[in-house]
Amino acid sequence: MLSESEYLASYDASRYPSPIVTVDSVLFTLHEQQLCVLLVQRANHPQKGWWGLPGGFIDMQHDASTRATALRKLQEKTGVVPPWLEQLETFSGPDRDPRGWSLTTAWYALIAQESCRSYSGDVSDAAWLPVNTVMQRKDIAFDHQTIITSALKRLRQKTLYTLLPVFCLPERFTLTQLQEATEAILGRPVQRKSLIRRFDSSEMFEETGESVATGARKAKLYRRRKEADVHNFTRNLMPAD
Amino acid sequence: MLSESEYLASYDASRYPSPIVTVDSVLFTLHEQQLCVLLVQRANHPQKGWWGLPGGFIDMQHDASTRATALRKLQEKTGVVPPWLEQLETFSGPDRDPRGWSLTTAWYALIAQESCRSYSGDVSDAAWLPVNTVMQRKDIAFDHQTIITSALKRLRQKTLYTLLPVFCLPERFTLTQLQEATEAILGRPVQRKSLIRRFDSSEMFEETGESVATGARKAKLYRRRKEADVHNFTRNLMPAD
DNA sequence: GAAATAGTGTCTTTTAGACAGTATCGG
DNA sequence: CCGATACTGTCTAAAAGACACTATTTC
Repeated sequence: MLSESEYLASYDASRYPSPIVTVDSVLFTLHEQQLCVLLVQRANHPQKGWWGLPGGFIDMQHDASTRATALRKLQEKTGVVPPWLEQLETFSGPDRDPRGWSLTTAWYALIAQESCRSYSGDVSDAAWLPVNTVMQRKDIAFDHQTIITSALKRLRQKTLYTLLPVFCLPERFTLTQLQEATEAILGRPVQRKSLIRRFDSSEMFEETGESVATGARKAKLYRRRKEADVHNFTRNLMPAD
Repeated sequence: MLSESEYLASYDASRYPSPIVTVDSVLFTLHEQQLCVLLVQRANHPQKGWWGLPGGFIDMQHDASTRATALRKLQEKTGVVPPWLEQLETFSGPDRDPRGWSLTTAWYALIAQESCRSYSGDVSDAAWLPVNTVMQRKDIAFDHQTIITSALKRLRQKTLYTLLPVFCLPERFTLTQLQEATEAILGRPVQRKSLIRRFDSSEMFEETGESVATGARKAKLYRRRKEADVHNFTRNLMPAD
């Protein structure tokens, strides 16, 4: 009869067959009112040359969790850490990767286009593709189209009861920018008044004191309060579709 | 330069180190108005003798996904498939399992106590423990307490905008049973009227035509309509806490 | 002052909360 | 008919939708 410590001393994980484990992220941003996703042209087999989500294998020496893996991979591609990163879902099965039974823990993230513009320029293998064009393409690796669809669905759902779109905006932003981000994500107009009511009651933001001119009356600039958590509203915007 | 097929022919997943991958499920049921979780006394190392969630390794020969693994393991313990099973979250890290860097895709499920009573009796290593007592215990394996807490949070949140508690009820049930299930999950009373309004508007249910006496006026029995999807309401029950 | 964008006021609509009232059953 | 449980009616409250209105800016 082995003791726990004897058992652990003799345990060798590599003796057991294991699925191929990866971590992938769907990083969203806004590019001229268009919701875009970061995709990377695959440098290696399998599906070399096709577009895939930024991600890869867990570095068990350095990653404290799959969140760390996701952040590391995103930082490699964009140079910065996104202000919002949330676990999406784990996709698995024998056929989603030609190498065999595989499993990927997918995350989704939001970032301001400005935060990573400089960096993403010099990595020629990465590109921001508009979400709606991604769905038509035939050169998306593995089941990444499914993952993107799932991420978009989650982002849209969550946009109905949070102010998540702010994470697509620069540090200082106007209400109009928030409205535009929300509309780009949902794909339909929202009532500005409703947005403002939520904005005020969320207590997530503060005025910077500055304002910017965008052609006519100046708009106030706001920023996220550092301590503030994301507020969950108890009803959805626009229940009817 | 390898072609894709040459690459795949020479690829051997077992050469690469991989985390320990498991699938675990939090199966909820109601036992005399109490929300309970199925736990299994661990027969093997590590943490032999401690209580853990029903789960285990993926059988890559037979499981088409981690959902299949979860269902297989639940069926082993209860003899039936739960009417609700949804992916919760994937937990990972170097320290959650003493054998090394590990990852578990956690699911949560709901079932009627009646559906598995006969079976769970003969497996002496499995037990239904009331959720609130589980939190106090010191003999819960790995991070399973964290997983249960997360599942409970999700179940409660979802109970605010769906009628998920019906999946804890037998095939035919009364509105009072639904109310009691909802209250057991949320841990506070709900307005029966609000529940009935949602029940009717969800179009998820149909009358069986029967009714049962529980001491006074007979209550109508309902059942889930087979085709009906779970309805998502656009506002939460009881926003204030 | 006209045009344009920013922001407010306020009425309507929807749906939950509260709770009184009615219905149906066993005794 | 009494008590108990099941169910309904209906008023109130909270927050979103709609949209007219005012404010500020540039020209």
